[in-house]
Amino acid sequence: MPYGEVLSALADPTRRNILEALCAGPMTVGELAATQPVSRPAVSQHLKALGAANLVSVEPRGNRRLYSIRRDGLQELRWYLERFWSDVLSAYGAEIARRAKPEKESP
Amino acid sequence: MPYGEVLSALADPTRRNILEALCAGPMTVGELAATQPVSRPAVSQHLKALGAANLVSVEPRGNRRLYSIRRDGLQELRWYLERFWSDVLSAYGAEIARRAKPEKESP
DNA sequence: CCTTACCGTAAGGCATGACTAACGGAAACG
DNA sequence: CGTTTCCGTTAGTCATGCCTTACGGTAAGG
Repeated sequence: MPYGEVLSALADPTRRNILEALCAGPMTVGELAATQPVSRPAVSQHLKALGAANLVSVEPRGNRRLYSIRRDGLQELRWYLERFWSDVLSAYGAEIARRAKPEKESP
Repeated sequence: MPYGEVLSALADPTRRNILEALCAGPMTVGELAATQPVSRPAVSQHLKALGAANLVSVEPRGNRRLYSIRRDGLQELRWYLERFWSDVLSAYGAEIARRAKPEKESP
C-alpha cells in the first residue's frame, strides 16, 4: 500500500509547503530551506520522507543536489482516492435502496 | 485548510480501515470496534478525528450511535489534490520550456 | 428501581515524529 | 593543499499520537 506513505508524507504541513515550493521548479536544499521556517537539516529529513513516498526525486549537480517533484506518489494517492470515492458512492446507493424497501428485511 | 485535517485523519491505517468498513453501511461503535484489532475507546477516538475531518457523521439511535461516511472530507481532499496535480503538470511544462531554450537566460 | 448494554471522556504509558545543534564527507575555489 | 560551500547523518530533546484501563452517564429491560 504505497499510498500509506504518501498520506503520511502529505500529513505534515512543512512537507506540503516544500512540495508546493517545488512547483516553481527544481531547487537545491539551501534554496528550499530559505523558503521554510525550519532549519536546513529539517528540510533534508523531510525530503527523505518525500522521496520514500515517490513525491520528489534527486539529481546530484556537482556540489549540490537538485530536488524535483515526482508525479508517481501523487498519482498513486489519486488512484486510491478515486477508488475510495466510487466505493463511497456505491455504498450510498446501496444504503438508499436499503432504506427504500425494508419489506425484505422483516417479512 | 480543511484538507490538512483530512490528510492527518487518513494518514492512520486504523482510521482508513474504519472508513473502509463504513463503506458497507452505517455501523455502531461496537460493531466497528469488532472489525478492528484495537479497543472500543480507541475506535471512539478515531471516530472523533474522522468527524473533525468531515469524513463521518453521527446519528444517535436511542442507546447507540450510528456512524456513517460523509463525502465532504474526501471531496475536499480530492479538490486539493486535483489543483495540486495541475500545478505539478504546469510546472513540468514550464520546466521543459526552460530546458528547451536557455538562450534567454544567458545572452 | 436495579441491572445491563452502549458509549464518550480522562489519565497514564509508550512509541513515534519533528526539530536543533554538532559532526563529517565531498565538491568547488583560491 | 587549505578553505569554503553545500549537504546528509547523528544524538538528543521536546512535543504529539495511539492505545489501554478505568470511570461516569444515558437509554433499554426486567
